[in-house]
Amino acid sequence: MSSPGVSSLSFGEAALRQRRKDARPQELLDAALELFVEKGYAATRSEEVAVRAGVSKGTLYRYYPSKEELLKAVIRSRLSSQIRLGMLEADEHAGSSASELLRRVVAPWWLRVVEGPASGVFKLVVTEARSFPEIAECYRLEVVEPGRQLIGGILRRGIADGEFRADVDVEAAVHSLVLPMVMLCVHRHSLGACAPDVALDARVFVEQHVELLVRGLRADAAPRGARA
Amino acid sequence: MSSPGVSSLSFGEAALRQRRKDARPQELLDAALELFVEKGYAATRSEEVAVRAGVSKGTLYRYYPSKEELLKAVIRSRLSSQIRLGMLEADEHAGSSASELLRRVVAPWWLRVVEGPASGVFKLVVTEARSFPEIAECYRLEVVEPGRQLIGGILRRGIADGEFRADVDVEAAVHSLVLPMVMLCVHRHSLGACAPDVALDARVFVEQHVELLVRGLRADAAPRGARA
Amino acid sequence: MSSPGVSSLSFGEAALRQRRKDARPQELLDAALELFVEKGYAATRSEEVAVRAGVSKGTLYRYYPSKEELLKAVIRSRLSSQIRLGMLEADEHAGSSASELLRRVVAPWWLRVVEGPASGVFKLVVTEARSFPEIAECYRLEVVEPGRQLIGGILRRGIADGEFRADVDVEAAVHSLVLPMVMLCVHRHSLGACAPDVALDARVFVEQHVELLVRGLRADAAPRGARA
Amino acid sequence: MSSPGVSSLSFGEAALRQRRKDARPQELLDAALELFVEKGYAATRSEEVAVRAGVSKGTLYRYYPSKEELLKAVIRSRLSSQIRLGMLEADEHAGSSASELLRRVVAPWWLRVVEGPASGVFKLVVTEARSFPEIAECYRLEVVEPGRQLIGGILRRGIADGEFRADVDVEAAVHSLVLPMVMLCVHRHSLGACAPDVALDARVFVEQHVELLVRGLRADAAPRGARA
DNA sequence: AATGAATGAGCTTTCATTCAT
DNA sequence: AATGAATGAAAGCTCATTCAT
Repeated sequence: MSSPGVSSLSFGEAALRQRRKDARPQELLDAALELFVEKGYAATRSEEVAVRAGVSKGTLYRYYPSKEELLKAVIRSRLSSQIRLGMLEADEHAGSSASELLRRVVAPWWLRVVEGPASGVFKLVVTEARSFPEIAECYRLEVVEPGRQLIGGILRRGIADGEFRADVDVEAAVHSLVLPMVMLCVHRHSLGACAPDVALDARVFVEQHVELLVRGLRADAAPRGARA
Repeated sequence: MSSPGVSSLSFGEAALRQRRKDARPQELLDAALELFVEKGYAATRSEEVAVRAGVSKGTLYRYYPSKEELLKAVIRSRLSSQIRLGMLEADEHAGSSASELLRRVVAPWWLRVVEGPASGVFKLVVTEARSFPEIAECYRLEVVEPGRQLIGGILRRGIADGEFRADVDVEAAVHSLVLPMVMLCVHRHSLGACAPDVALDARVFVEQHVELLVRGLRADAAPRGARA
Repeated sequence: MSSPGVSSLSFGEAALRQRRKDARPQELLDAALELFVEKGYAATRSEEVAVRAGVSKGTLYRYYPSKEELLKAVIRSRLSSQIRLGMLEADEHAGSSASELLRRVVAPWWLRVVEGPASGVFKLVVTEARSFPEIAECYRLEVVEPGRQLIGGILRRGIADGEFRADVDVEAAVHSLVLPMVMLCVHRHSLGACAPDVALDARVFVEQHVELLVRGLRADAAPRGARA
Repeated sequence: MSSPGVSSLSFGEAALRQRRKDARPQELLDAALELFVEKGYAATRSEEVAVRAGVSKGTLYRYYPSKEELLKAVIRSRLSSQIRLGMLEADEHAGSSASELLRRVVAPWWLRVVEGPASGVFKLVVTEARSFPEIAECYRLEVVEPGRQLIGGILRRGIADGEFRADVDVEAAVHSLVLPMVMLCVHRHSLGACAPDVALDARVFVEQHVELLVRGLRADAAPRGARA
């Protein structure tokens, strides 16, 4: 079988095996993300991850030295990519008004995140950050800060342009925009997964939420307390 | 010590002991809530809960028959109370306009929840609901549905009164209001607990968020897309 | 209630209480015997014993210093009495032939034991002797040896009188008589308690068994191997 | 060690390991039988079983999912085999007289059982049947019923042939034959194991017991009560 | 004297990790 | 490189025993 000089696999099979082998780390990460999000990190057995990725327990340990390292790898691998994409898109629309940026760029980006596989990462970060400070730090660096910069920048430009009211607390407004989206991601993988939420359509919500905030921020809105 | 007619404990000591015994269940629930929120249910050892409540492992099991039942008791005991309070307050202000109700009742109620001990329950529900369907069901019944009714009712009245725009999707708007508050609760006990968020003041956020939404919902706001 | 000089109990109540108190040790032993026989010593919780005896856990320990001592007391208290009774009865029929003694004294005595509460002790001894050498020793001294003496003596007298064959191994014959009776006791509290044995009537069995043995032992029986 | 072409284990070592792995389940059953018989099921720690089988605690659970399943497996694995063997032997001597069958087949079979490792199973069944109804049922099906059929059949044929008295209660006579043998098995692992019974030789007992019963059953024996 | 809350040693079982094959 | 048997630390839970009331 392993006698020298004789390959037991045809060229095609060897290539396939090679391809599979190259894909292993990502397959393991995908399996781990699914399971960690579904059941929580502590309640997921490493063998389950291996089985879902189609390999054996031992093989998992060839790629990741421990369950904890696997978790960190899962988080890291998903965080960076998505964000940078959002930044690029925003740059492309640099000429638009702040309102338009929020409606045309930020809202669609969030909709894609909420409905895509990355949403699980938010739940995972929320549930495990406190036990693994490295995760919190990574998330802060890769997601929170860039996100603040981006959205905060848009809002500040809107204020500077006279489009938005000047008395707005920018930091708080950023959270008004972002927190519900994050919560939507988290929700999709906790309560939303138990009793599939009949009503809420993510597209409708995301669009209306941005719209409501834009209106609320607009300088031409009725002044605070008027007529109420 | 055991001479006839002489109690071996002063009256005060006996009373203290009795008080402590009566308080046990609640002390255990408090300790459990703290730890489950901090470290997650699966990663918390039952002995830790006992120790934090100042008793031994065995005593915990005198009051709750298993770790899982303890978890459910933690959730149940905290959910009902807070919500009913909110409903009552809303009833008291039944004559106010929708905007005023949101600003004067809903916002302060959420602020109290976010800054109080109940906020941990939201994180706990989010993290464990998927593994314990009973928790999800309980939360749905005790929190989600009443909340929807309450806030949804306020919004619908605002629309009926001509105070809010008629083209608003009420369900989505309820989420616009509620999700960030819930996320704030969750956040406080995940990332917020790791790196104490320098900037965000909960009071400022809650008040401004409600204000932005009220403005966005107002019928006298600039029409969608205007001037943008 | 406990004010000096005033008894809180009428004379009758005090007497009742006294009677109950005196009966406690026996009630505890009875409860323990039942439960140890039913579930085994190791699988019986001491609280179960207390509850079945109508007292609390703490009270049990006032009468017996440990579960093990309770077990030993259970065994000891039941062993001595029954045996001595058998010896006495045998003495009363000292004039009878060996066959008659076996039929008129030994068989009825065993029948009473098998059908009475003492049968449980045999199961208990069998199941626990190996873990508690003191029990084995006690049983040996109080039951095995006296029994051997008694039955062995009867058989030897039968042989000496020419009533029984001379080539009988007396020790083995004693066991032929006794072992099935003991097994009957044991059986009653193990398999017999699970699926109530439809068929076997203890009276019929005991009488026929003794009869078969007596016939087999008789000197006038056909010689070994004859005609077979 | 891992240089190409060099196995880190000699062929013999690999084979040994394989053999050991295949033998594990049986080794565990053997260890469990010994210990459960010695100390009782409840008083035996699963780790003890593992250690006696030469493996670790965890390994035991790879082969049997719980202590209770281990117990059932112990019982099941030992019961079936022995019985069927006896049936076969009996069939081979189908032409012999009932007396001869009892002397030549039944007695030797029991002697082998009493002196062999199967005897422990009887004690185990007796001690644990009541707590584990499945064991009782299994024993009934695999041992009691076939045994009754076999011995009962022999006795009935003896009666039909005029070899045995017609007024015998067959069911009771079966028990006269079988119960002492079972009790011998039980005894060997309870009292017999504490104080090695000086006197009783199993061979002598089994042979004489069958002989006494055969004589007692014989139609040519002195009639009941004669001369006594 | 009787109670039952409290304790903690000890048991069953699980699972991350290792390592011989 | 891949496997999965083996390990043993650790966790949930029980229960004999103690002791304040």
